[in-house]
Amino acid sequence: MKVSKEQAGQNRGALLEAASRLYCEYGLEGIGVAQIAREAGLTHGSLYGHFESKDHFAAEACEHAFINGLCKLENVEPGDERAFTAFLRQYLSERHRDAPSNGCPIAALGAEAARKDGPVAETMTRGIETYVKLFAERYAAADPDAAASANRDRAISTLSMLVGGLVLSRATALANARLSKQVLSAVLDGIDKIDG
Amino acid sequence: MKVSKEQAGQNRGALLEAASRLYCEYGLEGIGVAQIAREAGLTHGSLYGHFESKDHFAAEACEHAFINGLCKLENVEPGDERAFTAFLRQYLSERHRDAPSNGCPIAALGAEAARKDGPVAETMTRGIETYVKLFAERYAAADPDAAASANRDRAISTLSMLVGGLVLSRATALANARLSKQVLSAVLDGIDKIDG
DNA sequence: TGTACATCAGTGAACGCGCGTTCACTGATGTAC
DNA sequence: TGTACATCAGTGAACGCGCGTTCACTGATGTAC
Repeated sequence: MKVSKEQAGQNRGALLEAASRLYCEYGLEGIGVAQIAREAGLTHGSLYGHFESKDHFAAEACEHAFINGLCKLENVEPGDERAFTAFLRQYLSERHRDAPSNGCPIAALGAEAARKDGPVAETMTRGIETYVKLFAERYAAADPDAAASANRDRAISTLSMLVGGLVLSRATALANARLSKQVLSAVLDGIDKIDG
Repeated sequence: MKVSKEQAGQNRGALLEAASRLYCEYGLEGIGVAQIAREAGLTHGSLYGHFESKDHFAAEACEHAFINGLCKLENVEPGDERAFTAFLRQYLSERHRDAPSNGCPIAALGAEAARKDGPVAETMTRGIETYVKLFAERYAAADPDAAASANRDRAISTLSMLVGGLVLSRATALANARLSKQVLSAVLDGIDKIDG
């Protein structure tokens, strides 16, 4: 049955919300549209009224995950060392490692997105660009004399360590808990060293 | 029909060979056992004579991918700076980025393996441990006075940057070729900075 | 404000398809005599 | 060395299942009068 425009908008949002969580937790190929719709309190048929295809839906869900993840970071004023450090600690925490559903979509879905060539890959690329830019701005504010390209390179190195570290920590969490924790702390120290 | 024991062994090897390539290229959930068996010149039924289940098969395929990938690295004598640098350059090359099927299984499958809890996760963990140890040994040989824990931490940081950098570079390759290349060079520079 | 009705968001059965896995069968291998 | 036959690696049809997608239908919304 038809629902109000407001309700329809909320339903659309609920679909994206559920999808961004479930995709980050189970992977783009690890969960189906029917289960996502059920989680959002709808049936799978309704999904195709809001989105063109699973791929377009997944791309928007991915964007949703980026926006959620960046909420934490966007509040970080460029040059606010304390808040930036807090973000790094949060990123490399056991909490983030154990809750991919609310976490960074690059670490959760980056490798899978790299195998796609549609809207998901584009959204992932834009998300990565955003992170790099935010990091570089922060470096620029901390050291106004540094070259822009050097800041960008540092931003890329830092983001690579964060993403790689989280992937390694998650991959080893079950079979070698000690190594998994060590990855988190070693990478945090490693970034401190680059960032001075 | 029955085949000779030697032929059966070769068939088993061909299955693992095909699987390690196809899994790294398409992901653990992106390719089916039937296609893998076909690529190896067999039918899917024969697979269950050699392996207990898809998960056990995937784990052995993953191990195969590690062994292949490590061939390049194991020849690196601890302390041989030139060979180690060559390995880093190879890891962060466009060639490696564009050919995941013959490449590092951590970058290709790490995030997916982190969602599993069976033999695949265990094999991935052991592979990561091996990389960390090899890197740490190399640091120990280069600077005999350095503390073992510091070497291990550096090894973890370096591996995180490699894996994260490759994931970022692959994820951005299609939609932003310039950024994708920049990731490779920035991470290579970043590692040079840590490694002094 | 009240009524009649067109609109359209959501439903759920149905589609073809590929998945992992099983198993009766085939026929070459390799052993026993 | 030659023959008879048990073994067993590989085959391919069949299984139930979940996937993404479609579409005739439902019935509340919201508009026109």
